[in-house]
Amino acid sequence: MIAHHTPPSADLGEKSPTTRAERVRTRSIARREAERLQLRDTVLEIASRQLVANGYERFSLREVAEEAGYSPTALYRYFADRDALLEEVCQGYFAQFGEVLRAADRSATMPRERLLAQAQAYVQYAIENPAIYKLMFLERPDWGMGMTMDDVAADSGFKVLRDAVEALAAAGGLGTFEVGPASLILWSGVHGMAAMAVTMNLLPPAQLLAMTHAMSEVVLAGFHSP
Amino acid sequence: MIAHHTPPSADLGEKSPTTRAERVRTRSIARREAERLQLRDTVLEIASRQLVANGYERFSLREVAEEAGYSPTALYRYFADRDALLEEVCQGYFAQFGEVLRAADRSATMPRERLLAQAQAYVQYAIENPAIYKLMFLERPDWGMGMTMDDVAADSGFKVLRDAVEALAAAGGLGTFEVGPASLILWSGVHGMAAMAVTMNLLPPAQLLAMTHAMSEVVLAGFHSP
DNA sequence: CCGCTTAAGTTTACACCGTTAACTTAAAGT
DNA sequence: ACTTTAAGTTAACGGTGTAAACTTAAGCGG
Repeated sequence: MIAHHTPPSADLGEKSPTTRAERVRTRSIARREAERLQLRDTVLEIASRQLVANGYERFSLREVAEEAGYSPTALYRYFADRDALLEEVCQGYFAQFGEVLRAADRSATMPRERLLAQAQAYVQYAIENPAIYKLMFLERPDWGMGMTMDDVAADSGFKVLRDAVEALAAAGGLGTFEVGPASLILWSGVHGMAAMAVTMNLLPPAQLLAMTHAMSEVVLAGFHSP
Repeated sequence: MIAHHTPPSADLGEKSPTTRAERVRTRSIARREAERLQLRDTVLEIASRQLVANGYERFSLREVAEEAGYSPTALYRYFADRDALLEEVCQGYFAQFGEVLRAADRSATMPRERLLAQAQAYVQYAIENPAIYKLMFLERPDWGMGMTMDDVAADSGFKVLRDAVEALAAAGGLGTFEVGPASLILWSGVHGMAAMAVTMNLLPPAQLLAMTHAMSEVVLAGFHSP
């Protein structure tokens, strides 16, 4: 579902100054490492599914272990604790979410339309992945996005948004507003809509998206005015 | 801390066609009922404090019982389960929150200023009562506010907001917008800011309130435009 | 005053949860 | 062949919410 990192498997190519036993040994540890990583990934996948199905609160390590066919404590060889496992799942989704936003951004050229597309994609992602959005932005916002810095400045999660807002500013669409505050205002509106979408079902998805569009336009319109 | 309802204690006033034994009997049941309600209220108070201190997730029925001096299961005579207890606590805070918003609304006369004051008070309440706001609007939004209806129409929680927006509309401050969508857009922005305040600490309270003000003005400004 | 009923509260028990420590088992290294 | 090390299991601890059985006390009618 999500491509969890499968990083540098030790390069097994050279052969010249080694004996056969040595080659078999290096391959052996490489194979075991691969198995280890593969198991890690299947556990992450199971955890991912159960997280989507049950949500953060009811997510159970024991249940994951059961589905994976291990005793509960076996997972502790691969993850420090329940939250470490979930955090890793979460990071995968954060990457996916970022990609969705970036794709939406690329779907338009005018700064204004880029922002509208981003807002739409943002809320749509929240609607389609409520458990994930809740976990990422409401329950454990300390994971994934570098949210601990006191300014929204060099934030990776907001970079797409900021870039588009900067483009808008360059085109004179911000009035007297700075890029930072303008970005935060936009995000606040979208986040409010997304939070509403994932925690209560006030409106059906279609209307939710329509409201998101209307809100984005209102905010953008409100930027240039004394 | 919060006035939990202490409703109709059986009226104990009439005396004429009763014997002494009967009078003592009715008073006795009244007294026991009062004791019962009083105990209920102290439990609610303890639960309220622990909720504020620990948040929804770590709120423990057993811990409440311990502080109240009862065995865990004793509370089941007064509340159906953990969530019923918390829901009642929550309702008290919902009333308080509504009163705060109403007070803010009364602090100004112009519709525009009424809305700005409400937004400010809203986010400030969230900042000052993070655990409460989280519970009411993020974790258990199904309690307290009649959020299950598909339209924001006759909603008690939003009534203050809607009234002010209607006043603004009457003063011609909404452009072509309807009252419903405009209210939801405003609330979405404020809710987004509040959610950000209670789940992550991106900005210090003062800046958070400043951003709230700026956002409210942007949205209000954005309302009248083609 | 004496049984009977009923409410309040406690004890016990069950099924979960996350996590630690001790143990087993099998494979790798030397 | 012996030793070390990794993987995994079992047992256990303290915690949670909750249901059922039991105890205790008070109210009530005779």
